[in-house]
Amino acid sequence: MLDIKVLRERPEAAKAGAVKKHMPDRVEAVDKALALDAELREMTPKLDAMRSEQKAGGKQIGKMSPEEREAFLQKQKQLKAQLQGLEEQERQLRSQLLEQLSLVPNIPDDEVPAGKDDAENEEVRRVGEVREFAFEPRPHYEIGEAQGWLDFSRAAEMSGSRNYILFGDLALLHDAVLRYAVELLVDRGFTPVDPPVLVRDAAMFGTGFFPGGEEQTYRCEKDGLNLIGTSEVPVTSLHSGEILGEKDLPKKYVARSACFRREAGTYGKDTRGLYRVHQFQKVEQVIVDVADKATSLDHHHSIVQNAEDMLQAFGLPYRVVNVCGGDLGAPQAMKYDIETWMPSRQSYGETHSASRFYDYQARRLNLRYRPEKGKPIFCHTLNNTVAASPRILIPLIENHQNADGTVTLPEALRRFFGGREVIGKPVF
RNA sequence: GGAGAGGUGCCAGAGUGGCUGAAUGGCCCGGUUUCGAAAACCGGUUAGUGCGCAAGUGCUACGGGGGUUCGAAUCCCCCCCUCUCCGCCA
Repeated sequence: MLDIKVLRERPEAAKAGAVKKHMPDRVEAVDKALALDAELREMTPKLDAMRSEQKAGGKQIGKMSPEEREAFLQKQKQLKAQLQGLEEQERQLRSQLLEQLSLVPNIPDDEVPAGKDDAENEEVRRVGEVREFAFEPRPHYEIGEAQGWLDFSRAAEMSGSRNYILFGDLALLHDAVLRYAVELLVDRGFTPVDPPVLVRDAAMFGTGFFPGGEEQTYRCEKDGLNLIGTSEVPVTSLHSGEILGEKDLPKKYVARSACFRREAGTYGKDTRGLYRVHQFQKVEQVIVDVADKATSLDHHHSIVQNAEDMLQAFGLPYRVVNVCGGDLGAPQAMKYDIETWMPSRQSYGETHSASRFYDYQARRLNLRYRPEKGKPIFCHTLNNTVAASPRILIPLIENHQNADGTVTLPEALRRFFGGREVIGKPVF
């Protein structure tokens, strides 16, 4: 959520932000919020004065003679009736204001490129050589099924489309990657977290997924709980409502959790293989930071670097893109995606997503810290994927496949396999 | 799932209709004292928001939301959370 002061001072910037994000329906929320705000600001002093009068009157009443009191009570009752009406109005205005204000997207930074969708994301850098195969490389699902590592048909039978079952060495690889990711971040001073995967609406709202992301979310209506699509939700919400000490910041967390996404509206998109699935495991890095833009930028780059270091350790070619306005979510101010080379797609596919929010989430979460001197202020928040699996298994299998269908493990992962260098049997 | 207890400021903990934005103690900050320190003593110390150059001052908030009342931390209703006992269970 933006500070209402930002809307008052720079309404055009807020509207331009919504336009840049290709959210035309949210542009009007700016004007609506401002109108409600103006109405509230006009009525508040009047209300305050009335309440003040009523309170003062109430205090005198005990000292009055019975006759005086009778007349006075009549007056107070009138005042009260007026007040009740106005207070009801005030309540409505406040909740409407909150509703509109929470629809206003975060303002994208100037460095965010213009564009409609991911096709217009801007490449920042490319790292690693794309391998030239001496044979025709196979897609991961062909290798996986031939090896007995992957079963989509039984998964579909049990759980519907976009589900999968991992077996054997691929199940081990899945776990190895996640463990590697956690260990890497713990080494770098991040606190490991195993968070809830079921959360209340408040956490979804606070991190900016609601309103807007309801269709993407599995919901347990009976309990009013939502299955998280990323542990960003519970981990960023961890200190919601708190006032942290400045010396406790930044808080750096690395969480591993299951993630669930309905993938509504993606019928026919990425239907084969492990790319787009309803359930996956993800290791996520989250930083709760001081409210300083330079620090935010700095930490943003460092969490991108963490992910890059892992990809390099896995010997995977990738590129970093600066996500364009239209591909940015409402809460983000700027986002880098990392896309890893996937031979079966003949392209780089998104494997990581690193966002910075400034205080947009913190404001919704009421997440503050007390600076050395002065009033509490809203924190900045940041997050990035470290590893999302099984998606990351696609480049791992496909880039490191051999002609006979076996897969050579990158050095960094061999320790999880008792030193083995290759997984799978010759199947082709 | 059943029964009960409770949620007050940074922390502990009073407060059961007006004099309480909130006793008392602790933490922290400033000062007095001291060669210095500790102790002691004095003072300050919740957040949000409006007005004001400022000093200051109005309003709101005692888990959240409604209600009763001239007046609510205190009474009523709904929700959330914590704890105890019983039952069930990974």
